[in-house]
Formats: sequence, C-alpha cells, structure tokens
Amino acid sequence: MHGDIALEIAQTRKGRVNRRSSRATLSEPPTLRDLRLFASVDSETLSRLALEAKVETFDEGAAIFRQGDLVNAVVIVLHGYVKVLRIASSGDETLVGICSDGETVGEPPSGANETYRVSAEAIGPTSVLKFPAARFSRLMKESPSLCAAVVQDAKDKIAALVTEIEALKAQNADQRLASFILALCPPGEEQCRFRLPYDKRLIAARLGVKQETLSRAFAKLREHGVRTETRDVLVESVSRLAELCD
Amino acid sequence: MHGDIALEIAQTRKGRVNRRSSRATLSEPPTLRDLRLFASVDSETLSRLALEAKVETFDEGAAIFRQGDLVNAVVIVLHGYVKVLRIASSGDETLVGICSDGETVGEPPSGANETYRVSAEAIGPTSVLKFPAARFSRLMKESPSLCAAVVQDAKDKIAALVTEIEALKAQNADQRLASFILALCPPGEEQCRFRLPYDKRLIAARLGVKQETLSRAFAKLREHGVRTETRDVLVESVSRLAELCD
DNA sequence: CGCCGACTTGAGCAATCTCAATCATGGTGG
DNA sequence: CCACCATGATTGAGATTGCTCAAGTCGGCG
Repeated sequence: MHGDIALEIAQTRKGRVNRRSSRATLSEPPTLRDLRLFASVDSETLSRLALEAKVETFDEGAAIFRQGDLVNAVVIVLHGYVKVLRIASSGDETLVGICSDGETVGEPPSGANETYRVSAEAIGPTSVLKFPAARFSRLMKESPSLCAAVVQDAKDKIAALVTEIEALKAQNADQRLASFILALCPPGEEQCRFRLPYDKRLIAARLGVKQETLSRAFAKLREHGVRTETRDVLVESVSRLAELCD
Repeated sequence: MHGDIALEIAQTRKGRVNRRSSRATLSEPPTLRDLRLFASVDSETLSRLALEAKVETFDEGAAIFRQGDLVNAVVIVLHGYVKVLRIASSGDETLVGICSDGETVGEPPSGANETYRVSAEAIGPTSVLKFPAARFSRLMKESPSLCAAVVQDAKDKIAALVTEIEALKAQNADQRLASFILALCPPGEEQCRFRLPYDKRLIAARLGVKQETLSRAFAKLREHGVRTETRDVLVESVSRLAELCD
C-alpha cells in the first residue's frame, strides 16, 4: 500500500475556477518526490504523506489562509503564485513574500496549536497541495529525513528573507528592480527575453516602493539596456544589469 | 555518564578579553536545559551535546565567523550581543540582525558541507556556546526532539525577519524607533526606565537609517514622552508610544 | 587639561511619496 | 464589430523623508 507515492488524491476546488490539471504535459503522474521539499525524504514517509495530501485550487485573490487562523494544514504551491501578507492592527497590508511552484507557504509546521502570523492569497489561478498539519508534524517526529527536509526548507526561507532585508537596507529602488529582473534572467545567457511573472502593482509591493516609483525605475533601466513593453522584458546585457545592483 | 547535563566544558578564550564567568550569580551550574532552544529536548541527547559543547569568549568587534567560511559549529549566545552582517561583493556591510542571550547565531545546521551566508561579530565582550556542526546534525537525525527544537528555532527566526521586513516596508524611521523602544519596555508597565542595549550607531544600523536620522527621530520622540540621556531612556507613557507605531 | 569618539544639530540635496491627469489595454455589451 | 468602461501603467509637479556634508557639543579618559 505505502510504496506508491503517486498523487492519487482528492481534487478539491475552491472558488469559481475551472478544473485544470496541475501538470498538463507530464507523461507520468506527478509525485511528491518531484517537489523540492521532499527530494530526500524516505519513501515510506512520502507514501504515508501521499495518502493524506489534497490538491486545492484557488481563484485570483482567494484567501488560502488568514493571519490569526489556526494552522491546520501544510501548504505547498503546485502551480501559480501566492502572495504572503502581514496585516497590521491599523488594517494596512504589507507584502512580505511571494511563493511560487514547489515552495511551502507560511512557516514550517510544529506540533503545538498555533496560528498563522501571515495571510496567504492566490495571485491568479493557483493550485496548492495541502497536508493536515497534525498528521504532518507527527510524521516529522517519526521521520528524521522529513524533519531534516523541513529544516532545510526553513533555512532557504531564512536566506531569502535575509537577502530581502539586505536589499531594503542597502539598495535604492532602481537597484532593487535591477536585482529583481536579474533574478528572472535564465543563468548563463548574456541576453534574454521573458515575461514578468505578475503585474507591476505586485512587483512594486514586492520591492517596497509605490507603483509610480517602480514605473520611473523601469524608465531609468531603459537607459541601461532593459526594454519593457507592458509585461514583456528584453534584457540586452545581463552583465551590465548586474553591475547596477552593486 | 550521560545523564549529567551540567556544562562541564572547556573554556576557550578568543581575543584579549579577561576570563569572566558566564553566569556570575547562579548558585547551580548552568545547564543546556536553561537555553530556550533546548527546553524540550530529551535528556539523553542533551547530555551527549554537553560533552561536545565549548564556551568561547570574544572581545568587542571580534569575528565569531565570517561569511563564506565553512560551517563548522552551531553557535548560541550565552552573554552579550552579536551582530549579524551581510557583506556585498562591493564590500559594504549591512546589518541584518542582532542576537542576544539564548539565541542561535546564523542559520540552523544541516548535514551538508555548507558555508555561512552571513558574518557574525561580537558587540562588546561576549560569550557563546559552540557545538561541532557535524556532531550536532548527526544528533538531529537521531533525536526527533532536537530536530523539532531546531525547527522551532528556525520558525522564531523567520517570524522575526518577517516582522523586520514589515517594519522596513510599512514604517518610517520614527515609527521604527518607537517600535524598537517599545520592544525594550517591560510588559505590563505604563511607565519605565532602562538603558539602551548598545550604542546608537548600532541602533541606527538595526533600524536601517543613518546615525543623524536616528538622532532626529529621538528628538521627535521627546515630544511624545520619551526622554533620553545619552544611553538612558525614560518612557513616560508606553501606550502613547504604542500609538505612534500604528 | 585636552583629546577622542560618540552624539547632536544645521543646511542643502536626492530619493521617494502623494496627488492628479493622462494614456494604454483588455473585456463587455450593444 | 465597435464604443465604452474598468483597470493598470505612465508621467508631471510639488511635498516629505531621509541622506550627505559639515560644524559643533558632550562626556570620559589618558
């Protein structure tokens, strides 16, 4: 029974989104093993996890969980983008991260009855994998490799957050945008062309600036070989872009 | 042999600092159990860890480890403050955190041969506890409770970093200083008086502003019932301070 | 007593925000 | 198919915030 890690799981739909297969072009069924988090977890544990996993899909803007909610699931993005927000007592929301394919959303799970410290919301149609939190943390106690995977996941998150803080403290808006675009360029190519992953409103929030400031930053980058047309970007010289970030 | 968690460990001195007992007024010997990280770890594992632990002391400004170094130890602050820096390729340093008593420094350990992504440096005389990294991660694999403790530690770090990002994105310098001071006030008291934990240069770096800006922010807070004299602070109304943070 | 480092204060400047107007662009209904 | 509307993006002008440079103050320590 457990040895089959394939995801043969209930597909639940949230919101009004159409059914969509999460991996349209795969010839084999997707497996938990394909997710970075689970790459080095023992098969025994994975097959148990697979029994409990559920896929859910969300529409643009739909809440995946809310700050203050009881943590009842471990969430991994399968397809799409999820924005992670902090909501102050005054009511205003601050974007503190954006998760995409293969990333866990929110903090790593632990045994206790805890509440989310952030809200998570779908950007465009999004599918996620959910595991019951209690079950997941029990398996963590039994499987050192799962536990190690969660620690590694947490480390990755910490590294990303530290990079973010460094950027906010040491770079101006233009440099942060340059870094952002640089991270989207495929490695090893001096010139490239791609589409921005989400709209400029969101990019502005991600970089911690107002929309208008982002627009002007894009205008400045045009003088450094970065052409943009609404959502399409052409980077004429990646190395020149890298110099700007300094 | 293992069952005695007391810290009977080699005391190593780095730099030119004088020997100083890490907990001067304790009537019983300090134990690993006293450290928040280890509060719920099984005694068996703790006693094994204790055999490997070393206390080291550092002078003002001494490097505890450097960005790029191979991770060879898990470090916990016993006494003092440690600043955590990110060093850009351009050479300039950005403060990304300050650790104090009981906190782990740097990222949680994992098995692989990794390098530090940040540098750590003592602020004033500081003593830390060190465990060999390889030994520590082996014990993590054998002890679910140690592993869970590391996950919890990582979660706490993530929560702190998220709070930091929210502050940098959503608050101005005055509000960030107000939040900083608020966090130093003992809970439950409407009025309080205390001493700043480190100098204003460092507080400025922590808040992501220049020293001069911090000085002006302190001046503004004076109009809201926060009196300062060099390093001593008197908060006349904690609730009024809290309103400012909004 | 006088120096040194930490802190403060002032004046001008640069980056970013705010407010407002305008310009695409894509979807919708007639 | 086209006019229209809603939304996102751009641009401009002025206000604010925080930075830079420079001078001055303060307190401790040799």
